[in-house]
Amino acid sequence: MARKPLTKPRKYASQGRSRATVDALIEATARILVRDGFDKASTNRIAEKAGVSVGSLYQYFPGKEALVAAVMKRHGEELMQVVRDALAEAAALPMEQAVRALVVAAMEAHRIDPRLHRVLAEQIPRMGRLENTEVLNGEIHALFRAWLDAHCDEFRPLDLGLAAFVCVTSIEALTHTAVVHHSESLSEEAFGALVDEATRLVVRYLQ
Amino acid sequence: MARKPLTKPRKYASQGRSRATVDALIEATARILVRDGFDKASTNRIAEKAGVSVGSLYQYFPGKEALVAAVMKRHGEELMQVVRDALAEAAALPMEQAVRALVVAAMEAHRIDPRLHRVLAEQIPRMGRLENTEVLNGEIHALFRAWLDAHCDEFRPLDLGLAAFVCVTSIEALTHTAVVHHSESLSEEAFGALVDEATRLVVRYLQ
Amino acid sequence: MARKPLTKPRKYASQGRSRATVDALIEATARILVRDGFDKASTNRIAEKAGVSVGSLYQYFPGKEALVAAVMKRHGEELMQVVRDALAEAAALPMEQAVRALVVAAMEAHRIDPRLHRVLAEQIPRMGRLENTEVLNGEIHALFRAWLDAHCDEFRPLDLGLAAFVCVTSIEALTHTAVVHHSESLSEEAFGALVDEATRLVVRYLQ
Amino acid sequence: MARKPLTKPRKYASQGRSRATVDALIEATARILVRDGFDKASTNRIAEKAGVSVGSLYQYFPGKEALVAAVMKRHGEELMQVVRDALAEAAALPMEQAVRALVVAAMEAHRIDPRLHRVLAEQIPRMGRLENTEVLNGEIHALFRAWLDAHCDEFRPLDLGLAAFVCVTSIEALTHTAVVHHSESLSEEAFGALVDEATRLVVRYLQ
DNA sequence: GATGAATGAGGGTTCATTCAT
DNA sequence: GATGAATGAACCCTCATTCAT
Repeated sequence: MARKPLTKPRKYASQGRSRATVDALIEATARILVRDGFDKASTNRIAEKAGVSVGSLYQYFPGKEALVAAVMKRHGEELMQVVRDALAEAAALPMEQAVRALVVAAMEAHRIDPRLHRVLAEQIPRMGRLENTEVLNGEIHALFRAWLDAHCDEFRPLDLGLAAFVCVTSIEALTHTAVVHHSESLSEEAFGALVDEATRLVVRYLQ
Repeated sequence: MARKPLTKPRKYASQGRSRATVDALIEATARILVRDGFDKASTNRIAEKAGVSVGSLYQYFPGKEALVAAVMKRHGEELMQVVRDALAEAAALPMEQAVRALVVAAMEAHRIDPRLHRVLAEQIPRMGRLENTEVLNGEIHALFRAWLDAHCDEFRPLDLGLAAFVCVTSIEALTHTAVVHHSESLSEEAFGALVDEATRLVVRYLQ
Repeated sequence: MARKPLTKPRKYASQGRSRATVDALIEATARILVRDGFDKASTNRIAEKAGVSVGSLYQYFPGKEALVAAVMKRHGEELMQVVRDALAEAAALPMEQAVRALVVAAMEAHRIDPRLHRVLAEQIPRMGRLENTEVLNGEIHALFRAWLDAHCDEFRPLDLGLAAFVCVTSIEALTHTAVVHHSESLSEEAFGALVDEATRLVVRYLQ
Repeated sequence: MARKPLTKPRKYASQGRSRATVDALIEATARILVRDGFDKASTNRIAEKAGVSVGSLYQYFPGKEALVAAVMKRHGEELMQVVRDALAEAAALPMEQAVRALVVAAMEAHRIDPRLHRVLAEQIPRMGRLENTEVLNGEIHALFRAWLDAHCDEFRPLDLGLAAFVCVTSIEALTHTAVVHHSESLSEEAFGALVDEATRLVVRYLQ
């Protein structure tokens, strides 16, 4: 029996007061993560910022990691919604436009909250197997792979798994790096140019 | 007045014993980082593993961060050597082979010490602007850009900076993800296939 | 003004539901005390195990100590019943058989619930003068003394108080140590032999 | 690998400064144990009373229990010295005087520091197998048994182990209860009378 | 230079108790 | 009466860093 692999909330509070407390805690965690980084996000500080006592924090979360996991989950769901929508639209578009739509979606997903995204991305590896993150990642690969499969007659012969890995990883890296590390130095046009290039990268790779 | 922007060794020890102490400390840090992760790497532990007293540690490094920075620097230099060599060779090769050589070099660079690479990669962001890392990153971009420039007549018209960003970021992401996150599940053949794909990705993008 | 000398139930609940709640709480406390020890017996845990809310717990008991005191009282009453019965019987027996009956009774009293007895015995001192315990102890001494008094013509001249102290303390210690600390390593025969020895100890002392 | 069964000092400090710190900590622990009881003896409080930082406490002891164990060890050694000396003397005395000497020794042992003895006695059971205590207890039984063995021709036929248990347990209980629980209400004469009675109890039992 | 004992702020966590609903 | 969310003082413990020797 592992001593503390707990990254799940203790209660799935759904009634008013509880729910508000939980939300305040998650929100506070996200804010502190953004403002001060993971290391400064102590349970006491989070509780204080949430306007709640430490005791309440521990009533709902078994520790700091669970809070960060909750933030990740929340953020991940927002991300996935963007990505899912984009892939749904992409189904009906001609290939190049479809790819472009995906790239744009990836960019938008990163732009939902770039600072938070960054901190979370950096902490994921340190948090001992976040199933949630892996699930999302897996879902993206699966969705993209399905899209490839549906359009495979438009491409050269592909190893779908490998191609999905190459495309998803590249798009992710390009949009992530641009948004997370160069947001301040890039103009809107530069982002536009990057979308063009990323699209070309993927399209030509698949052809 | 910044409280702790100190990430540089206190002395550029070059005489025998000092140098040995410094090396032992860096080595111990690297080993603990790999074995136990950043959080478990306390200065006392590092000093002990290095066979040195904490006091001595602080004689050569202003703090824990400086030690990690030193490890990063050392690792970064090894990385850069591989990359530099590859780019030097690439200069004389026909384009596709050149790109392949670069991809292989990136893979090799990540494989020098994947566990260490991973820990360092994860810690970089937490360590307030490591000039060193950014310099190396900058050098890679510059080198690649120079290579692009030298071969620009073989490509379509390119924005060199943007193209370098796209290529370097993609190659980095693909090799990093493969080596750091999937080393255990990928066969040699799979790595070979990935090299092929990454090469194709870049070559077709540039044409 | 003493801060927490409260070891008495808040209500002498006698109506059905209340009484059931109180009983459930005492029972839960006893069980947790036995299973997990005093330190793990938190009020929340007790309430939960009793199938009651913490709030209700505090409606009937002013605090944790009061619960333990209630358990002690309940256990003490069971003990005393055994002892009283034995002394009542002993009145009619010839001296040696009477002593033996008392020793056996002491043994049985300790065996009612040895694990609980042990935990309680260990906790008594930490609970600031439990009148109850002292009362019981006093009663035992008084009863025994009365018995001595009634049979004093069969003994050498005695300081009754002192003799009662010596006998009661010795019998208590022998049976307590045997049952509480050596139950697992002693056979039934060994217990029988111990009864013989304790009886001899007391009889010869009194003669 | 048990997580915290550590009741041993971390370092057997013997040089000046360290030794002084360790002593101060043990002394402070003993004093707090006496003044406030086990539950109030927090590591921070002990450190403070010892005029030392918590950090230092943890440099030498892995936790509160180790400190208490150290106090027990120190106290136990004092006790044993008294008991050993008495038994050594007793070897040369006629039986009744020998028993009396032992009873007196037991009394003196309890009187070394009755308040401390009491707290320790109460805490022993809660501290998960204190080898030290059991060893001492075992030594006392062994010594007494050896004495019985050496004088067995003066007694009725005995099961030596059982007889040692009966005698040691009784003497211990009588002296312990008298000293620890009734010190304030008993005069010197009363103690003298008790010694007489305890001696008689044991002597007549053995004859 | 080297040593390592000492420091103490600060982090994680629990639990007896209260009180609005 | 009953509930259980909320509280927060108090605990245990770690570790970067200093400084007398």
